[in-house]
Parts: sequence; C-alpha cells; structure tokens
Amino acid sequence: MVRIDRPRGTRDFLPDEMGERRSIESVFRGVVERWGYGEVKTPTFENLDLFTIKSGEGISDEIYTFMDKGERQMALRPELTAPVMRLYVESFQVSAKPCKLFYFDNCFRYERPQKGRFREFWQFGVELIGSSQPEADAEVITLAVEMLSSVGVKGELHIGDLSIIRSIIEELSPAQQSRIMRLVDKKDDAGLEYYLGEINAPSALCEKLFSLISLSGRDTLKEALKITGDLPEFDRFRRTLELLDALDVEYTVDLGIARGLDYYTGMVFEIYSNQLGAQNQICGGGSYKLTHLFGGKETPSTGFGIGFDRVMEICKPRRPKTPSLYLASFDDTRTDAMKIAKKLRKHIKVDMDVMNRRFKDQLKHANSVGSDFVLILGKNELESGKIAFKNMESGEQELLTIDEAIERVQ
RNA sequence: GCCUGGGUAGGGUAGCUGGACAUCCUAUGGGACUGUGGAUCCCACGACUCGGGUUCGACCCCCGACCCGGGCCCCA
Repeated sequence: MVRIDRPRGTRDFLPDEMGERRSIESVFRGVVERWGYGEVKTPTFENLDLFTIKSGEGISDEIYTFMDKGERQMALRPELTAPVMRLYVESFQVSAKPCKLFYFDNCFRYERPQKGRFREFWQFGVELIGSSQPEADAEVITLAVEMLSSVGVKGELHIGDLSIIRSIIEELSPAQQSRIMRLVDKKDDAGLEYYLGEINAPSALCEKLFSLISLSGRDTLKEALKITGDLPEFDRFRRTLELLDALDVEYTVDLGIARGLDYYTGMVFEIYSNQLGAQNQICGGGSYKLTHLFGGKETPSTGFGIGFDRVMEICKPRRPKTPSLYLASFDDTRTDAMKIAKKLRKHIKVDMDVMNRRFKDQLKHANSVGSDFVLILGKNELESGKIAFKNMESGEQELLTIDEAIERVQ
C-alpha cells in the first residue's frame, strides 16, 4: 500500500479549526461589508504574465507555474491584487468611483515552509479603486486596523511613502532604484553604502538618502521636507497622517518601508505583531497603479492584504457553543427515530446512532462526544406520543412532546 | 537557495555505545452488560518515515531522500 502525504507546506483543517477560521472570517466579512466593500472571487490560476508583468523579481521565483494542455503558461496566484485589478479592468472600469472590493482566498508560493509561512496560505484583502485622495489612503489604513482589532489582534502600524525616497533617487535606473529600496527596507546601511559606492552615486544623493532613512519620531515629515524640498506628494501624505490622527489610529512613520511587490507608488504600510516569530508581518498594503498594465486606463488605487493564517496564530477565537442533542433508540423504534431526527433537524442539531449500537452504548457514546441532552425514543415513549428528554449533566429526565423538546434547547 | 534541530501506532511516549515477538498511557471498535452515560476489567486494532550501505544480525551506526520545527533570505 502506498501512503500519500499532503504536499509540503500545505495543511488539512479539521472541524474544530475550521470552526475557528470561519468565525474569524465572518467577523472580517462583517467589518468590510459595513465599510461598503463588495466581495469578488477570481480564478485560482491565471496566465503567468499577470504576475510577472510588474510584481518584481522576488515573486517570480516563488510562483507555482505549469503549462496547460494548450501550451499556455499558467500560474497559481501568488497574491490577489493583480487578479482583482485584472477583474476591475474587465468589469468595473465604467462603474461609479470609487470601486470598493474585498476578497478572501488562498494563494500559493513556492517557498521554504516555516512558522506562519506556508505554500498555500489565505489572504483577506480589500482594494479601493479610483481615488488618489488622502482620504482613500486613510480609509484603507483605518479599515485594516479596525479589522485586526475586531478580532482582538494588536498590531504595530508603520507607514511610509515611497515617493519621498524615490524623488531623490529618480535619476538612477529602475533596477538601481529597486535594489536601493530593498536595502533600505532591510535597514542594511552598510550594504547600502557599499552599493551606492559601487554604482558611483552622487555624494549629494547619498547624503540626502542617509539623512532621510535615519529620520523617526513625530517630526519626521518636517525634517524630510527640509531634505527633499517641496514635493506635491508631501501634502497628500501629511493629510493622510492628519486624518489618521483624527481617527485615533496610532502609527509610526517609517520612510524605509519598501514592500516586496514593485507596483506600489506612494503610501505604503505594514502592520506587525510581536506575538509571532520571524514571520511577524500580518498585514501589508499601499497605493499603486496597475490597471494600465492590463489594458485599462491608469487608475490610482489603494489596498492591503491580511495574512489570515498569521492572524489565526495570534487570536484565540471563542466559538459560541450550541447545545448538542443525541437521539437514542431501540431496534424496534429505530425507524421512527430516524423519522423524528429528520424532523428535528429542520430546527436543531441532532445526532443519532447509525452503528446499530445497543441502547447502553448509545448513551455511552453520547457521553463521550459531549452531548448536552439525550432524547430517548422507546416503545413506551412512542405509544404516548412523547419523548424522554434527559439532561446529561444533571442526569434528570422528563417526558416531553417533540415541540417542547425543541423549545427546551433553543 | 543557505544554516540548524528532529522523525517509534490516530495522539503522547519507553527502548538503541547492534541481538529473539518493540514498552507503557491514551484514543478508537467490541465484550463483561438485550430500557439509562461517565468507573472498572477483558479482547481487538495499530508504529520503528523511505531507500541504500556497514554487519552473521540495524529502530539503533553511516550516507542520501522525504517530511516537520527553528533561523537566514524573502514575504502574508
């Protein structure tokens, strides 16, 4: 016999865990729906080009790809922003703006599995499409924070704006810019200095760059303004922060955030949890422009993705326990018991024996699966048109009609 | 891709500087017990991750693969 295991980096979810996941999911759904977002679903696989066109080098190596029978290069989606933007271009370009969408689906990346990192993982995210206003950025960030706090997760929010650092390195090639952003993101100052020397970057640029990334604290923006001179991006960023202040959202300004995907253009943010190991980022997002790459008009958008599995690691969902009922019967009442169970199940959760167990063993089983109540249907009960209702905790038992029994557990 | 620790029934474990049938607990199914559960006892079930090598003989030693955990890189 050949034993077949789960593919590496994937998981099975058992009923208890699924219950917890569903309960968190429904809290998230409740929040985004109240904020006016509508759900979309995109295919599990797409044309590979959708992801390679602009997501950057990093993600290309970790995509699951395959050739279909028509010799097309396909890919299991590694993220959902690009697919949702593709969907937007196909279906929502002429709809009223802004277009507010959310999704909850699995993504795939070929990476080394670790705590909080899997090859199949779930993302819950939103995209607010069509607005370039700071109000849009502020709404999206606030929503992310709100979602996490709605399930009891405390995170540390870091916000940056790529256009500020970009403005001083824009004279360099895109590849050089990208490399620099990565070093900045890693906070690898030595590596950054070495690289800047290697490409012969002007010393004025280096000086500005290093003073920018060393900024922190409340006056970060004011100081940055002195270094870069006036930029239109500053106003938008400043207004975003003002709004967050007004909404009581706590944050840290961090101009060094770069993000792993290359399509972000302006505001970027990340939320970390200190309750995880190395994989401590539970949410990431920002503003970007992607639609023109998929044949649409250039459309400013802002969105984020929450690492659902990482949230599950942190929060301990408590599920409301519904009372469970077990219907016990005898050989001569089995048929009637099944009929009654079918009727009861229109209203409440009922379990019953399907192993042809003896009466005593049925009670034993009801006990071991933690039933709260047992309904007993024997010849006596059947003749009286009632059913015995036994409380498994107290051991007390009484004779009730079916309707009374339903009422008792609801 | 790199570094590091680890894999014995469904879960938890003992054993191994090489020696006969691999220990115990728990879970599950059945019985003691054909209308009343939780206890007890009995029975059944069920494992050395896989493949090579060394050896008269490998769960144990060596090599490789696979998988899991932790870290790096990257990211959610």
